[in-house]
Amino acid sequence: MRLSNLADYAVVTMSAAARHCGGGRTSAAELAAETGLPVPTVQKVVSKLSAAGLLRSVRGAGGGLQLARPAAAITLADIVEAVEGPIALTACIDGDECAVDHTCSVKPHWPAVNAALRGALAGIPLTQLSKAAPREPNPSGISA
Amino acid sequence: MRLSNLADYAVVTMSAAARHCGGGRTSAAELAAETGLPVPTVQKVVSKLSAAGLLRSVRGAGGGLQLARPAAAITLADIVEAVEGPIALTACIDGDECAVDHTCSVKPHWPAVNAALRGALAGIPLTQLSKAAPREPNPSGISA
DNA sequence: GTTAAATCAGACCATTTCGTTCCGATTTTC
DNA sequence: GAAAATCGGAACGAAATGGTCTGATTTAAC
Repeated sequence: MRLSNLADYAVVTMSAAARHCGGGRTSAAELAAETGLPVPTVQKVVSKLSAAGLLRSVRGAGGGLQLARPAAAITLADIVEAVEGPIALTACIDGDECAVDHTCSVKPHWPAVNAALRGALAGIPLTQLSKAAPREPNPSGISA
Repeated sequence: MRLSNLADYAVVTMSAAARHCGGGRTSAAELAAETGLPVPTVQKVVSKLSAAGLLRSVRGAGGGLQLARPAAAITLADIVEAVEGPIALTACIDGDECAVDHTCSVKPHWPAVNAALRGALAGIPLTQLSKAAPREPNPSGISA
């Protein structure tokens, strides 16, 4: 129920990269300096993000990386899926069967839950995360 | 982004226990036989569910356990919270600070995401999971 | 009152996954 | 042509989880 640290770091890294979108290329070392994360960790995150197509990497000296898509077109769901794989609470949905072949009555209900969860994450674009102050003027419905 | 196996087993166990609600007491061994899970695993799950107040255990010979609340009043969120702890995607919300003291711009946005996730799980009561056939007449929007 | 059985509860150990780190391949600039 | 800087992948170590076992407690029966 808690996403991995890598996914968290990926969100932070993408948020930092979004600010450099206008400036052009950025390096992993620079992102590490801005976010305060270890450089190797940022490299690993960048690798996954690049493989997923969210980040475009340019090799060579003076190279760097930049967002492959506009910040508004990248959501939390995209970042999480890039690092964590498909958004599924259980492994039985992801093609892998349960260890026991019991007639799992709850198995058919997971897709709906997964879809609801993914929808919640897909509703937060990257542009929203770049803002310093969040937009939660109506916290009444939020009990967090 | 994927809940632990214990939480999955807890959901299955609670679903099985819900069917025995009318029959009165049930034992962990019986639930294990019905679900196909190992007996010790069910015992561990039952322990956590009892500690959370979702399941009432009766010690001694002829004892057993039964739902502490009506099945309709128990949701997926309750079961997940009983096993996994508070529903929070990041540890920074749960009182623990991030490893780095960077000005995390995404931190203020997690509560809204957590609330949305919890709401999705709270909308699935235990009675719904007991049904053999799920209610997913419109799988078009689900890409799982 | 005593014995016996059945239950849950907690603690221990092995396994897997995740996180971190390091080294190599590739590419551009001077 | 050489050098420098970058990303990409692989290996190691650590932490958390999953599974298992043994023990304490309680009830029922004799």
